[in-house]
Amino acid sequence: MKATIYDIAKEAGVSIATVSKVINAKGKISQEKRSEIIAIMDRLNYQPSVIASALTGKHTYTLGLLIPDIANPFFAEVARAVEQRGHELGYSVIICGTDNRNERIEQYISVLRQKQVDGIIIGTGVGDTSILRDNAWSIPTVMIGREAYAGAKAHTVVSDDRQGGRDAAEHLLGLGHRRLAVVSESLEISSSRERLRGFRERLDEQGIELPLDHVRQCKYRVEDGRRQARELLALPERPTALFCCNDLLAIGALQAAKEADIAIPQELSVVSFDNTILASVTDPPLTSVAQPVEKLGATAVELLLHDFRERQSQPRRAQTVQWAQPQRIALRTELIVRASTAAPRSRG
Amino acid sequence: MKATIYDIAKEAGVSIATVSKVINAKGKISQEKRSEIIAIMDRLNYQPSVIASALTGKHTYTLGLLIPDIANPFFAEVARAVEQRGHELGYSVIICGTDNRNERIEQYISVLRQKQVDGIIIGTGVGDTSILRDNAWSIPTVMIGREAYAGAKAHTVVSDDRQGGRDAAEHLLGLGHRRLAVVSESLEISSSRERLRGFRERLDEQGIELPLDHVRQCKYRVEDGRRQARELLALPERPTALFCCNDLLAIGALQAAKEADIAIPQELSVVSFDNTILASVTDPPLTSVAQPVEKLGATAVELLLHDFRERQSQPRRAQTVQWAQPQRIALRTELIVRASTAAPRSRG
DNA sequence: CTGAAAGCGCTTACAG
DNA sequence: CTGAAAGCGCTTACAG
Repeated sequence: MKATIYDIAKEAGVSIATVSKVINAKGKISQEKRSEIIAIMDRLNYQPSVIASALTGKHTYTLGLLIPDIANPFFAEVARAVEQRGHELGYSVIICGTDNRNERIEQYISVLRQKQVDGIIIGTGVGDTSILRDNAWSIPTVMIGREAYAGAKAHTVVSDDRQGGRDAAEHLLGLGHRRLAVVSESLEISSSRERLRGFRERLDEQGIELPLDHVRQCKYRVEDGRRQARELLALPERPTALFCCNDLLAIGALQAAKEADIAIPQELSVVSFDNTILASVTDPPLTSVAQPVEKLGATAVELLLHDFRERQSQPRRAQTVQWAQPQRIALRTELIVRASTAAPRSRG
Repeated sequence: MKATIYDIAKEAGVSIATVSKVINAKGKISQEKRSEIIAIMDRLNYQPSVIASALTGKHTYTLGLLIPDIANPFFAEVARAVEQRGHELGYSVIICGTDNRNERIEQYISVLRQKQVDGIIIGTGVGDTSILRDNAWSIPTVMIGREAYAGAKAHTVVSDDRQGGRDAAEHLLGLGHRRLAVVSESLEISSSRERLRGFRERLDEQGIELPLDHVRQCKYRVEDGRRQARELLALPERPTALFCCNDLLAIGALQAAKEADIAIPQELSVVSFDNTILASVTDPPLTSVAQPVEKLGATAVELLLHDFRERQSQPRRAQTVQWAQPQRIALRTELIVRASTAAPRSRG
């Protein structure tokens, strides 16, 4: 059987309290005893049970990560970043693929509660905000890539989507484009809204119009992007540039252009968002607004840890849990220019 | 404070044993009491603590998944499949990105042990097999996409890589190719070895030669594939078809061909392996041998669960844990034909 | 059908 | 510097 703290204590001729203290580097233990106990733990290949220690009210050293789809390259990268930083800081992460379905989100949050995770990172859309609002569970939470809902006691880490949208517009305007269109994921998602807002804002400043029917909303898949782009490219006054709110949609646009025999970037420029591995792999490779995924994930984890510390310093059985002031952090994006954008071909 | 089993018991005027029984649907409880207790649990929003119940020797309902890189599309898909099937069956999964580094693998396995996961799924290369061999931890384990090491008490679920290799060869031969080359990940990885073996086997049967210098080994990244392909394409008797052992390498090959101004598929055919989202997104889209990822993941989870059951039926404190007979399951691959392959252009 | 009691492997005041 | 004891929230024989 696996060695327990009792085995170690007996072997060392001390109490389990003493062993516990050396495990946690707490209290004062004579150097002599300490090293002896450590030697014994090594010899017996002792690993303290996280389960037992969690039951005593300590941490589980486990985080929950809710994302719509792990196989979506963007979220896969987010997951990697979170997992990596978590591991560095001693935390494991449980992944939860929600498919953006409310019932799944509820299930997962309930499971995470039962498993007493120390914190939750939410990168998924939450339609019914009440799930989060009545945060009766009081598990530290941070939203990643999405805005927290009004009243939610959660931190937020996002990319500066608005600035990203502005940069995309700036790039296209700089190349000389004037007839622009947008393919976006649902505008109910805060990040999409912000990207569009920034984009439009910059156009406005230049007095360039973005007609309503030049802004298309759809789901996030390649197929959706293709369909919308196809329609946009069939417009009488065909746009010379497309801003797609994520790489998947941009790929759809590339495909639609190919079908219609429209050369990229000569006849159509495409700017994308996210800069996942996909952007570098298409032909031509996509100019894309890069999100600082690495930093996004790391920051989310760090905000959570910060919360834990705040709480630890509070009386154990406090009636009301004091929350750290919810923070909101927006990280700079970066425009990566590749071959899908160029000056518009002068007509005539 | 969160409700505990004591709160429920008190409220219902019964013992905690009774409550425990209704939670676990064990023993006989009068219908009346049962519904009353359930009502109270609902009202108090009671969620049993997985931690506490795990400490009593039950399951943690958590699985560990070791993969080299979550952001690699293939492994992202594996992770999704595992997570999905796990969730259906009531298990959460902790992801561990090992980067194929032995020290990380050891760390992770140690953490998973401390957290008492019910099972481990290993999709990562394990250089030093001793980590697995002295499976002192005796956690049910299944290898996914990799062969178990001799003596390891682990199940195995793989794609039928050899047949996949054969199919790739068959396709190319059928199109009329005779000068073939291979870009593969390290042949120390069992799956790469098998793919190559199947490929070569089929060529042999047709009396077609595959010269040694036409088989290149490298890492798994796009950049690596590009470099190897570049060399192959510079060979005096340039091959008319390339078999790349994964999508990333194939993308590298596409890029190398483009650089060298070699048209695909007219002047060079490329067959890939894995059929991740990447294969459908390149230009031209890649003909690729699809692994049944969904099934792969689901099967891995199911093998694990099967193990749990076997064990449960054993006396609690048995000195030696009886293992279920290690199983090995190979799943059929499927060749997906896209636009990167065609008959070789007749020369002259 | 129901409950009292021991035990899972730890941590944490509290005494000494 | 060290230890006895209570407690974390459950489950499981065992008795009734």
